[in-house]
Amino acid sequence: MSSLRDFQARHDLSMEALCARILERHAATIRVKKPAVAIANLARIVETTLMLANRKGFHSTSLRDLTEQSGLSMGALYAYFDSKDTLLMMILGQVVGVVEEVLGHPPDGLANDPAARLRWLLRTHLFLTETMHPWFVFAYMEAKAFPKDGRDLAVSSEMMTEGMIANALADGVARGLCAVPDVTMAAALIKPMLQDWYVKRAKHRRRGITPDLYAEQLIAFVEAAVGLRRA
Amino acid sequence: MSSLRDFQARHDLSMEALCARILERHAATIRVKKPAVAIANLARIVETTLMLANRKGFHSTSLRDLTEQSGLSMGALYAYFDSKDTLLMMILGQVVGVVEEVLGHPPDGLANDPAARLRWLLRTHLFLTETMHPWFVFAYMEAKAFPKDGRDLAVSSEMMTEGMIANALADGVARGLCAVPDVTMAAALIKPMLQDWYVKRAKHRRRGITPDLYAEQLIAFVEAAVGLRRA
DNA sequence: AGATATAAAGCGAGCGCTCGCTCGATTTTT
DNA sequence: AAAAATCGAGCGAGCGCTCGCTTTATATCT
Repeated sequence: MSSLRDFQARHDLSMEALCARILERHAATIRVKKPAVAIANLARIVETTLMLANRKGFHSTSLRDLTEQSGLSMGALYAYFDSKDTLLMMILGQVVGVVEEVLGHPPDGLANDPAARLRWLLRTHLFLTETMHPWFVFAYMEAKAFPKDGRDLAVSSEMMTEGMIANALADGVARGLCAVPDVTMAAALIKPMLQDWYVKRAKHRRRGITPDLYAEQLIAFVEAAVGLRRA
Repeated sequence: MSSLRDFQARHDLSMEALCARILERHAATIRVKKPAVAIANLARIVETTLMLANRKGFHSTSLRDLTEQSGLSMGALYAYFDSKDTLLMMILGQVVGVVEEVLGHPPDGLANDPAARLRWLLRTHLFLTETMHPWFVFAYMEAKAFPKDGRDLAVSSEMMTEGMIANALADGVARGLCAVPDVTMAAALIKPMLQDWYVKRAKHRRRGITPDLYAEQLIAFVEAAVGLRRA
């Protein structure tokens, strides 16, 4: 069974790789021409933003805090975004994009094995949020407070992953592998347990729970709940 | 089995009753002498604060917004709290207090019936958060961003309810009613499903899920997960 | 019962300050 | 020397909060 290390070896989710994607997406806004410079500074900006916002909230983080901690000046920051909200949307958009990319393409072998697909979904979601922890905490905590676009994006992303879980369950029911009275409801109950890993990670860490351990226990819990035999 | 209506008949959680308790707790700070006046205005202040803060965040809600929507002047507001943070702590403290009061005293008959006690805990938690929905959303969304006291209070309150769930599970295991590999972990998985009811209530409502329905489905899900036979 | 005195409650302009953001000057790279 | 990138003082708006003043409610005295 795949571990966190395997997952991280398969996907390049380094700050540089993620910021290269942000640069592509927002080329129209970013005024800096040389990609190498732009990516390096975006990395500094995003890293600092995530750190400060996760400590005291994005709204409470001022651009002066950001200049001090990142080492860039006010004017330099505004060569990368045209408003504070745009900075938020850059990060949020990247999170949503990665979720779609990583969770949207399960391995081919799982198409006819809903139980394995469910396990893969849960495990991959946990490993992804573990690897990009500050990004997901940011998206979860800030998405609601900001522009309508952002909220809609976050909601539709959540509905997508929830839908994939519901599909795996429905597939399992259709094949007689498990009995779930309402797959939509079951998926809606499973989602917050996935989110709890990154929202309350400090608590789980304090108890000595690693990502692999959490994955194993969550999968066992869910399989028992939906009446799937253990694999 | 007890319904939401039964729950609301047993506990007076009206805005007036809750604000009377806030007045008691903060008598030292509140400069208004006549309880009737103080309670009525506190109710206006708290109601408005919850509405605005849940719409756009507490930090983004200015005291000018609050004066406009509540009909009270700047000076009048400051007769009820001495800083914006104190206003936050008033609401947060009341939420924590009610949780302790309502969940901390299960009916006597349940002491020797862990399965029934677990059901009672889940159901009561859902009904409580349903009845005081804006209060709980506020506490959940804002607690992290504000003074250390507030965060500690919220964390310890969460640990308390989680502990009560874990106790019921441990009791069930000891009596051979169910098999749970790690009761702390199981309780940690159950808690976010409880919270999801109020954090994502709009989504559940859109799907036609009532509090009673959610309670029933959640209880079934949890009982299957921990291997408890249905009652 | 009406007039007066005192206390309680409410008012809102204005204070000092920080915010997001701009832009002409300056430095660095090509 | 031209182009690209960075700098940071300064702008107006909006923030939490104060305080001298007015209005309303209650107690006291003819």
